[in-house]
Amino acid sequence: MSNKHNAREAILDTASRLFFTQGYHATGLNQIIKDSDSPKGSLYYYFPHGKEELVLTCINRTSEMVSQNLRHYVEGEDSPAQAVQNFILSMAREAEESSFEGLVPFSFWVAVETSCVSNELRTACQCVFKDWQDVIAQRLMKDGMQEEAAVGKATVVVSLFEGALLLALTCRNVQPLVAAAESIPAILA
Amino acid sequence: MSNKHNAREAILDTASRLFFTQGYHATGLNQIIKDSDSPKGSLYYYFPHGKEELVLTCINRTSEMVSQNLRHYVEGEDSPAQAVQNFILSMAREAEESSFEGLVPFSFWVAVETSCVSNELRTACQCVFKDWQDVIAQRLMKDGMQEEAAVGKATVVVSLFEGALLLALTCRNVQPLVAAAESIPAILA
DNA sequence: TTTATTATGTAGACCAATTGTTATAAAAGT
DNA sequence: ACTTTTATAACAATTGGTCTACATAATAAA
Repeated sequence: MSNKHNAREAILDTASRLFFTQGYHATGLNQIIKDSDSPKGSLYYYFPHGKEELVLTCINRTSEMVSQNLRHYVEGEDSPAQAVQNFILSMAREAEESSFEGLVPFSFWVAVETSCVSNELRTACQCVFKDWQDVIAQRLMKDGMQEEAAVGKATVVVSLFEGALLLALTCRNVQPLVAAAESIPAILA
Repeated sequence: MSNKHNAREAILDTASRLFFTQGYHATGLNQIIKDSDSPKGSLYYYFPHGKEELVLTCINRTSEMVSQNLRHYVEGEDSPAQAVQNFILSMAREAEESSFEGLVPFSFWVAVETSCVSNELRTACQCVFKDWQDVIAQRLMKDGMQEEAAVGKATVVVSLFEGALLLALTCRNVQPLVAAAESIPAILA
């Protein structure tokens, strides 16, 4: 699992990175196989349905990473507001360190792009957002918030986070993320 | 100006619609010229630098529309919170009426996509967000808010709005927009 | 007023390059 | 021997872009 090339994993890693930074249509299969040093034969061996199956796998794989990471913050000792703030600020830190090229896999603007490709992809992207919201909503409810309010606030948090990422990536500046983090307490109050 | 075909305007209208719903790379020039009933010769006559010049024109054109529409709401009689709420809810209404295909030109996720294409495009997209924020920040300052706070809150509002659009488009559901509107008073307080 | 001349657009065939995809055969690993 | 994986070559389709021929309209010269 270490020194062997392991084409499948290499392809998935590279494809995820490229899809989530450049976009679905902007990323060609040729670039993926070249960047991952994997042969094209392997790509269609592991993903017989081609590009769409590949991006679907990337999305699902990413979805789990996202849930896990978010849970790490939200299910800790801190208050919900503190936890979400820390999560967003850790993204801002990561963004700066990687010169706005490593926000993968949290900038999910590619969801809208792939939603136009097929219904299967749209459903998968919906689930990602849903999982994300659930983690936050569950925590809010555990703190005594009514379900309806918790779901609403969780949606707002996810929307704000995604939007702030959108602006941060476009402007190459963490300010939107910092401002978003600062406004979290007011939102969750 | 009415019965004559006016290829330039037809191309811009169609291109804007397609770029902002499908994305930059997903929209081919052939589709644009077919949907707008304009010949390819005209496209390169009016936009000699091709696709990039075309999308740049679409973005700038849209930028002005956005500023104008937002100003209409924000510079009215209502309180800032009321104004922004009305603006977002009007988007939600428009989204439902058009079955989530007419959110153009407010869903600006295409900004991240085009930002990868060239620095010129990234700068243009930055300006769009900047204008948008300025309209809100100016209004907040007129109501007595400190500049620093006003700019921060304006950024949050724009981020939240863009993120809510992202979720709404992906889930084909206005709930994120409604939830965003509801949280505006708490954010601007 | 008629005739030339020059812009202004239109129309679409055509191009090289690249897209995603398939087929087939050679290896490698067990 | 047999499955798994790799390595290419070729595929049709489409991409953004170029090119030339053509029509129309405006202006100038006769």
